[in-house]
Amino acid sequence: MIIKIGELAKISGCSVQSIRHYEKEQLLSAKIRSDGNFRLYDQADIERLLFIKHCRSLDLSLAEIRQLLSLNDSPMSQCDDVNQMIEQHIEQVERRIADLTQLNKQLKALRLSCNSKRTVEHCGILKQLNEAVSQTN
Amino acid sequence: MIIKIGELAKISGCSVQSIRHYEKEQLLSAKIRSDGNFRLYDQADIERLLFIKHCRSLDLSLAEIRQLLSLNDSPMSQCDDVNQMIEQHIEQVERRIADLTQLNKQLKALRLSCNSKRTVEHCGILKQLNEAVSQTN
DNA sequence: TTTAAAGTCTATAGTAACTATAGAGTCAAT
DNA sequence: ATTGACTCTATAGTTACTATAGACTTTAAA
Repeated sequence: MIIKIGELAKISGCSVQSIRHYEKEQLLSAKIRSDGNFRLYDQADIERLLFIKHCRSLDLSLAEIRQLLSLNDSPMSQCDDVNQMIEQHIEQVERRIADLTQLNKQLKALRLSCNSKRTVEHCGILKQLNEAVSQTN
Repeated sequence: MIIKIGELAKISGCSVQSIRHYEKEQLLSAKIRSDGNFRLYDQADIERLLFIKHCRSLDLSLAEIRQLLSLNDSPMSQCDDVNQMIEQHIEQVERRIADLTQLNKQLKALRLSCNSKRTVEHCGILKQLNEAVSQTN
């Protein structure tokens, strides 16, 4: 079964442009073109794209995915590299969660400081933001 | 006290380039320039920049900060707008936290699927990623 | 068979919030 | 007068796309 880019987009749930983008980033290439220069894809391409999509849903960067794909393509390499990448990625995600949790606390405290019906002149939120400034200064 | 951009950068902890960037984005402007066209800042500018920095540390976008600054500059406006923005921002942050938490779970499950000393051929991580693909397909 | 619509092509610009660089000018001290 | 540190503007790069323009191809209907 050979399909064009629009069909691949439908099957995979990726946009046409992002498929082209992945090609530019060397993650996926249409090995053949039609007479009119249209990209043509086969089953293996579909699977490769779905792999990419799955990795993206895990927030792996295109660079990381490129690395995984190339490891995947050379079965004799050690998988320590894969492990390490995933480890690092987990750490990164956990750091981000911690940051955002902290942030969330601050935002909620801030929200409590203003009850809506005032003019900005007396807005607790802006007051707090300004006071934090004076402190820092 | 009148200072140049390098001094402002030091005081505020922002980089020189990002101060210029904030100017381009209309958050902060040097109202006067030296004879040689150097930006000159005063105390009010320092405070405004610290306000910006504090908002950035809460992950508010430059557009949001611009809005806050303009509200701050017109004290008679209602502060409902401020409240709403903060509310929305909180929701956004919480959504992001939920997403990342979910993601973290998946990554950890993935990590468990490979114990290091194999070749990629048998790497559980890659296997899982590939299987997920076949399922989706 | 012509034609119109839908799909595809490449190349380029825009998104967010900066960072980094180049090349030129300014300032302060020696 | 000159050196070094600082500043200026303008531009490109970062990430993973999205959106657009202008041209070409394919498919289906008239």
